[in-house]
Amino acid sequence: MTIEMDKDITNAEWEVMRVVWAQTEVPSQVIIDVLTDKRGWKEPTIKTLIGRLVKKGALKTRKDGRKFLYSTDIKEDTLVNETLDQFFHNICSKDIGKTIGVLIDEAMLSHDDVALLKEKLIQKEAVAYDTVPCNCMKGQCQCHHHR
Amino acid sequence: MTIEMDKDITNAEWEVMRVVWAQTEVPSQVIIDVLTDKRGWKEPTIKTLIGRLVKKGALKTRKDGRKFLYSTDIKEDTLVNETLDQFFHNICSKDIGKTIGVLIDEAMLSHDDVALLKEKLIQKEAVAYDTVPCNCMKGQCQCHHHR
DNA sequence: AATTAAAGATTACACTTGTAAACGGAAGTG
DNA sequence: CACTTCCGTTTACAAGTGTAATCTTTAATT
Repeated sequence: MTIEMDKDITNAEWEVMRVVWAQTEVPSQVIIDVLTDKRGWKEPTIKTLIGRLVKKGALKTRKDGRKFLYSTDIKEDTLVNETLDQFFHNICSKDIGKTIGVLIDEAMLSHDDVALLKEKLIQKEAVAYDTVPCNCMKGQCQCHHHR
Repeated sequence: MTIEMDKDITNAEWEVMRVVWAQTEVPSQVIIDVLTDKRGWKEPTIKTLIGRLVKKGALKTRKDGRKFLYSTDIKEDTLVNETLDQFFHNICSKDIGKTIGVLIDEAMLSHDDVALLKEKLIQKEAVAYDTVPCNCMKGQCQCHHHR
C-alpha cells in the first residue's frame, strides 16, 4: 500500500508540507502565519499552494465548522527518501559512495547518528561489492572509457 | 572562484550535462545520439536543451569548422553536492543523520566505499554533537513541540 | 557556382510554478 | 436581518520546462 500522489511536490509546496508535517492537523491560518513569516509570501500565495496540494492529493481536508483542517497521509521521511532516490538516478552508481561521503562531511551529526551510521556500514560490509557496477547509459559516464 | 551559473539545471538538462561530463568536448551529434537512444527525444528537443544550457552559461562552445564542440566548467560532483545541499534545507537538521542512514541502506557500495565512509565517521566523531540543534522555523518541525 | 545537407537559431505550444489579486459564500456580530 | 469578516475558490500572469517543428545559415559536394 503506497500513497499515490498525482505529481511531485515543488519547492514552494514543500514549505507548506513541512508545516503540516509539524502538526497533525492544521488550519490554513497556521500555515499562512508560518510562511508569511518565514518566506514573506502573501496570504493568497499560500492559499494557492494549499489548494494545489489538495488538488494533487498531497493534503487531505476535514471540515471544522466554517474552515478546513489540513493533514496528509504522506510521510515526510518517505517523501524525502523518494526524492533523494530519484535524484540519485542522475549519478553513476559508482559515485554514490563518494557522494554520501560528502554528505557526511558536511552534515551536523550527533554521536547517536554517528553510531547509527557506523552500525549500518558494518551491516553493509557483508553485502559490499568489490566493484560497484556502473549503471549509466553508454555516453553518460566515464566508466565506459576505460573498458 | 566559483563558477556562477544563471539558473538551476532542470531534469531534462541534467541528461545533457551528463553526456558532456562523460567527455571533455562533444559535438551536438554525440549528445543527440546518446539521448535519442536513452530517452527517445527528438533531435530538435535535444538541440533546445543544449541551447538553453549554453544560454544559461552551463555549457561553453568552441567552434570546430561548421559545428560547435560543447564543454563545461561546472564540475559534476560540485553540482551534485550543491543540489543535495539545497534539498537538505527542506529537512530538519536533526534528521539529516537518519536520512543519510537510509541512503546508505539503499546504496550499492564497494568495500572501498564502506571503508571511506567509516573513515569519515571516525573523523566526524570528534566533532559530533550530543544533540544536533534544530534549524527549523517554529511551526515547521516537531522539535519545537517538546520544549 | 549551384545544390545539398548538416547544424545552430527561431518559433511554438501546452503545462507547471511562483506569486498574487479578486470573488463568493457562510458564519458571526450588532 | 443587515453587515462584516474569514476562508476557500477562481482568475491572472509572467517565467520556466518538456517537447518539438520549421527556418536559416553555411560548409561540403557535384
